Amino acid sequence: MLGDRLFPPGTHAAAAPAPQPRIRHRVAVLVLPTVHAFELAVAHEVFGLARPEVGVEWYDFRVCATTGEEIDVGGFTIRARWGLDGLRGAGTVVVPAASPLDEPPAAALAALRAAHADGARVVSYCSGAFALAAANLLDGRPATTHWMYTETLASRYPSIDLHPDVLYVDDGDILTSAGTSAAIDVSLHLVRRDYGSEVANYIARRMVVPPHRDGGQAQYIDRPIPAREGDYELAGTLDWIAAHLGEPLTIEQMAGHALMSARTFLRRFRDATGTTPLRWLLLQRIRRARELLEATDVPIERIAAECGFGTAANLRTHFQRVVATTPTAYRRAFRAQAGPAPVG
DNA sequence: TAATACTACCGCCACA
DNA sequence: ATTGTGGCGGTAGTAT
Repeated sequence: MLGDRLFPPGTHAAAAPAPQPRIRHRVAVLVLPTVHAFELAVAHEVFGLARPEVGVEWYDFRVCATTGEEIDVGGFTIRARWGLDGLRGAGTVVVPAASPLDEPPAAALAALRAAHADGARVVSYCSGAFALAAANLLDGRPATTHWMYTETLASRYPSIDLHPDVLYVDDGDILTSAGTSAAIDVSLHLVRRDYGSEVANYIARRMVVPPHRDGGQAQYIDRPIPAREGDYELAGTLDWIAAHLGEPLTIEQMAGHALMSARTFLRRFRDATGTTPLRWLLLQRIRRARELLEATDVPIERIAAECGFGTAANLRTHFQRVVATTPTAYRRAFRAQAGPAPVG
């Protein structure tokens, strides 16, 4: 079931330090005839570029199409090096956006189903969700897509549990994402699942993507920072909060820093981030805890204190709820997968 | 595990 | 008239 995944799906992260075959994790992109160039490029940027400086064995990246012919993407053409057989052995199959009007070729849908049955996790960007739905991979599953397409997708495939308001949905072996930038977010989310926060943050920095954008919840990631004006007003305060995670923070203090009343701060915070201060703060603290668990041998007790949880019991409660495992199991599973932490 | 005390959140509304 | 603010109080959530 795990195939050659380097890291098991989110909710099962605690289980299965199963013996891993030493195959490079293969990411195959399924290029449909009406593929959108940008999303295809996102997959290439995150998974396809050589990253020797990261110091881990990077992905084996393949671009696979139903045809060996040139595909016109508007002003220029692409030709995939692989056919559908390139999906074989993939740990991850990415389906970038394509026109939702065209039914994908039957062969492509069959290849998608086969890959999934073979244990690959399947990821869609934007309208790529239509291909997953057409392959019956989304039946009864939580999923999302670009907001322009949610109604169409819902009416065409009523059994999908659609979540229009999230950046992306991680349902373990099926991941779907919303608009263009969410494709980047879900991709970095996968990198973190595979290689840990440090590597994912590094890639994000290289791509100059804001670091706030991955939430870190096991199942649903609400939009942490949408691109809306007004972001900048709170940005300074968000940074300040992130820099003081270890201290107990109240709404009054945060509002004070933002020079607002608590009531207004609450409202503005929700407008800007789509969530509440405490929830956001909690996710930042969990994120910091994960980094420390992955990269250091600092005892749980001290991680709890440094991340603002106070006691280890408190950290465990929240960690369990958000990451769906215990801190110790997380550290153990991560070390088993990733080997000793890099120095620095 | 239960009880307690505290805080966050948000609808409502008066007011700028 | 429209829009944003912030105090109040009930409920839900969190900490010990």
